Amino acid sequence: MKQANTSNAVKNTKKRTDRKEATRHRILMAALQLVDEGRTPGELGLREVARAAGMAAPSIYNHFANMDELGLALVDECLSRLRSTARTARNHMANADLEKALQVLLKQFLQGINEYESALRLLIMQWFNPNAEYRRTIHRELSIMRQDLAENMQQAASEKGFGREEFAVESDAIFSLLITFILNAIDMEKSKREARLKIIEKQVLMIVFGSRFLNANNKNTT
Amino acid sequence: MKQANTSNAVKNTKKRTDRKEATRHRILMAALQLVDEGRTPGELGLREVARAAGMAAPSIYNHFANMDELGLALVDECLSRLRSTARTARNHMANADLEKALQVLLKQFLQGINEYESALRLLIMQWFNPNAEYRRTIHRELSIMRQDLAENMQQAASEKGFGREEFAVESDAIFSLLITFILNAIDMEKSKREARLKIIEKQVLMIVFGSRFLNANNKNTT
DNA sequence: TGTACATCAGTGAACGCGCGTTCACTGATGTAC
DNA sequence: TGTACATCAGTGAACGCGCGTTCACTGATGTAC
Repeated sequence: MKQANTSNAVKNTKKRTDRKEATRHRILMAALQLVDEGRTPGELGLREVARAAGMAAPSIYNHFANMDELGLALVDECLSRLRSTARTARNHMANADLEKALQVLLKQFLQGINEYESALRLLIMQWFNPNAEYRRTIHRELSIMRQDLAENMQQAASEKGFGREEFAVESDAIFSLLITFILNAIDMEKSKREARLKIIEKQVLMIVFGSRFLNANNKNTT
Repeated sequence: MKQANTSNAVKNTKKRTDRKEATRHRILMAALQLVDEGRTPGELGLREVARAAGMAAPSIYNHFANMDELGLALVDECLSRLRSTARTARNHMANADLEKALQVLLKQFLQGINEYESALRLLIMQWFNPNAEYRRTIHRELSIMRQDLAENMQQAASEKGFGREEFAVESDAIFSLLITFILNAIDMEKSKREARLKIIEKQVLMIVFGSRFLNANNKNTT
């Protein structure tokens, strides 16, 4: 029965580590909840998080070596949420005519912002955390998202029969517009956001047409 | 001799308030110096600033009601520095052909960033300070700068014989590019900044040409 | 001008507070035989 | 299966620390007459 014993042992061990993992998750969720209720990431204290998670303060140390590790885990959590929604959104691209597609895309973008507002608030406020590790993590992720956007545009364009042009610069500009939109949106009533989005829409079009114009000109001169 | 006495009194009083003002300024300079040396605005403690300014900690309270007031005064100081350089830079606009003018302008922009790096670091890190007062102040100033840029472009364009088009949307887009450039530049070696600036240059051109294209199209359809 | 008084920038010592973290301990859960 | 032992998530109490701020006081500077 050694076999059975071992499998039992494995199963039981899994139960314990599972519970531990669940508790860790509960801590993170409690912290996010606090941010959602208006607390600032930098204001989150060990005890406050522990209380919100329904446990004694020192218990946190069974899951995170120190507060910075908790903070970084929170950032990771937020980033992965955004990542997953960004991934699903990309599939809706590349239909209909440009302006219509853009409208739909930006609308989804705004929905995403409204839905993940607290995650975004957290990321923005940690973007320039004194601890450089935060900055690096967020910076890295931003680069990835930037690149993703470029690839998506590249792909969408090639499906429509456009050539192998450089989309990096163009999509990078659009990305900048989206970033500043988010920065501005954070302290903005939701109704104002829609109006602001209309402006972004025009600006994206400017970039798209301007990019075509420049590319065409370059071809002529070379 | 009442006359003389009074004028003396005024003169002497002025001396005292002058010294006070000077001390206040010394405190702010000491704090900025610390930021320049790599400290984070949020890390600046009362005692640390006092020590750097060469005075006892409680003396600070003769000049600022509390730490937030000091922090906000620092933000104001940084903002007014940027404002004044932005004002002088604007006079150099509106010469030569577009692309040349843009190159010169962006070069100045980069110089400004390198020169006022610590002020920018401070402002960025306070942009999303938990205390909303900081956010409001910086937001307000950003709006003013945005509008300034729009007016400058408007003026430059009208001098070149362009019409009364809407420059708000276009300049707003350019402003967004500049903002994200600054955000990215903060954690970037100076050599990389120049390369990045080249990209911004192209992107600004995209916006300019794209804007012309859209405006022309609108005229045709209306 | 000289004197008596008021102002007030600056100080040293002390305050309470909440922070992150450590520690010895508990008790339920898992492991070995 | 039962028993003896090991692990380890969770706890209550306590730690030192540095923070912003208060307070009574000093002494130079300014004011009034």
